Amino acid sequence: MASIKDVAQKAGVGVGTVSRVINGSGYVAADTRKKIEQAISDLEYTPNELARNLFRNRTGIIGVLIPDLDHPFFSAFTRETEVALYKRGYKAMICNTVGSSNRERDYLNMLDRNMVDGIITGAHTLHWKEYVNRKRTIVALDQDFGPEIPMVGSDHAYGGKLAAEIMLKNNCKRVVHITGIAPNVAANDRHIIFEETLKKHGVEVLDLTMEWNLFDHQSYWDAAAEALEKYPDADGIFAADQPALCYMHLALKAGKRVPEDLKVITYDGMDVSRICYPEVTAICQNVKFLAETCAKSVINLIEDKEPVPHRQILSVELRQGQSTYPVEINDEL
Amino acid sequence: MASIKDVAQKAGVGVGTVSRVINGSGYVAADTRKKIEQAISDLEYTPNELARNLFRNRTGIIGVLIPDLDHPFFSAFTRETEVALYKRGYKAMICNTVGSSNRERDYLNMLDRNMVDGIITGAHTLHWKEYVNRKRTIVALDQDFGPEIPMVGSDHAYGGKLAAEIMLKNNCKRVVHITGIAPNVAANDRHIIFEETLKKHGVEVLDLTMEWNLFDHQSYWDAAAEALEKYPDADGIFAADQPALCYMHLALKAGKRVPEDLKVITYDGMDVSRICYPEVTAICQNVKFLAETCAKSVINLIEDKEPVPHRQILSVELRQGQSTYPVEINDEL
DNA sequence: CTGTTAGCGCGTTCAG
DNA sequence: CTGAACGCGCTAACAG
Repeated sequence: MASIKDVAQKAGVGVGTVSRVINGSGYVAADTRKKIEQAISDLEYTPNELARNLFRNRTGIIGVLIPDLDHPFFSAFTRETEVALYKRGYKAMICNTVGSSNRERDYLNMLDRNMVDGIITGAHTLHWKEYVNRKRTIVALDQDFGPEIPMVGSDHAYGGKLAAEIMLKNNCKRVVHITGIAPNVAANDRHIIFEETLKKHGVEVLDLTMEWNLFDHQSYWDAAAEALEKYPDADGIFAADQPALCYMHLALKAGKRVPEDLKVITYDGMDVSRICYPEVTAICQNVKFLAETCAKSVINLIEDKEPVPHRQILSVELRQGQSTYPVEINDEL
Repeated sequence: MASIKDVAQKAGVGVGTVSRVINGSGYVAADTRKKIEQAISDLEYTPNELARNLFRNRTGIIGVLIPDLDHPFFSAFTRETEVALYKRGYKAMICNTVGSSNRERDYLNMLDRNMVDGIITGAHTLHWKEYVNRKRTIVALDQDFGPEIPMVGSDHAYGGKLAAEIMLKNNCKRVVHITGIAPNVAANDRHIIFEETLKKHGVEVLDLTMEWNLFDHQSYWDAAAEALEKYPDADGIFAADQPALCYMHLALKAGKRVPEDLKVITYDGMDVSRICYPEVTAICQNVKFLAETCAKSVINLIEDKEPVPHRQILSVELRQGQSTYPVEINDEL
């Protein structure tokens, strides 16, 4: 491991001068530069980032905290986040909290230990208070951690309303609704509006709450099976991609026809919701835009360039598939 | 940001002593310790990891390079890798190479710049030669980069044989086979054996090669549509989860029945292959074991504890679904 | 048992 | 235009 000192020695100059050519800072005579560049390539010198980090007190790493990478929404989000960060010269360190508050806290602590310059968090096992009282370089996905911490999220309220409108126009009368997100998460808005709108129009909503923080596949199957057994005569289902698709799978297996006997609307609209047959109607979050907004925001916080709004809410989009009959949306409800 | 010096000053001792209590190294009198601990908590002191990193010349970070996080196999792999690394005190920095050799090279360079202590790579845009001539702290997933770099992979040859055996016992005569992995990847073994075995028994194999490095969803649909159009009378399909499921989707849409008219076997066997209806028969890789093996190996390389085998090949497992008729496997082909 | 000191490798003054 | 010297925060060796 050649160091800057070796380069200086080999080129017969001082370390300061070498530093200057590496960073392109300050003036340096053309032939001195030549000599140094030669020495650098001879020694295959690469600057030690660790020393730079110490000096600058920054690492260029952003921690990305999510409940579980093996979940289509979060893996897509993480992917897009990494791309967005990379474009701006940052790298992503990831943490699956997998429901463990210790892991979440552990990664959060890296902020204080200067291991990461900032954090984007979509995890929610910790109480929000643990997030405040820190350097303010945290951006929350879909969660309100109070006025200190900017949040980025989707317009879930509108998403819930859209889903309700389609159920209504498809003449559903008894609709299963699987919920199961952490208590203080913005995504809950969709549940509230969805139920409210349907009930207002005399539609029965059959609720099933999944334990939150369960992101493993089996729990989706369990929830779906329970719902199917509990409400065998339901004519509609609204849930996140995975529980909804599990439900559809079991319903098809039980001989129900989609959309004739059962209307299915899923939330998130990831790839998995297109690949199943029939393709389902979905309320889609704009994952890429969410990720870019998070990345941009946390970097603005770090570099203190542009101010970051406290709430940034992005639109959701309806994708009509074959699991409901096509309807015209006019937002008149 | 309080530093160790502040703590020493506040406690009225030298920095060395503070360092000793923080690291639990060497002797320190009980009451001196008390004073120091008090000062630490008063100042809310946390050691600056950057300085430690510089001293130790290590970061505790492992780079995880994969083609695309938004792919069920790789997101599951990355998830398990992060968990396995964390358990051993390491953190994961991720890189989607998204088919760009520049990005791959960029992250690879972090090894030289000491930003990461080691690398696990499942990416394959770079020529293998770029991987050699480096510190030997690289582990390759499913790729042979020569004798210098240990590899971890699945027994794809057996996987291909299993798939062929099922096709044969299901009396298939014309089987579509979608391939499309990078040239030097071990996963290709399955393709070779699959075709070989079928042809030996007089079954026609209808090949379709996808451009490798395409991990976006659309390319799966395109490949599936092309195959369906080109070989409308095929009675079997073998491909990775996603292209196979796209194919099944389109076939169902076109009125084919599964498994009556079409047998489907997918490779990888991720969650997505269970959620579609009917559940498909799949050759499953043991993602968790793969990840743990990679994590353990790269750490052994770094810490130079146990020797790391050059090739570690893990078993694949058959999961029979409803997309083929159940068969008894006896490995007699 | 404890304080002092010399690096770790680099970037930046600040005189020359 | 350039070299020497200092400091980033911490650890380990070494006297006391």
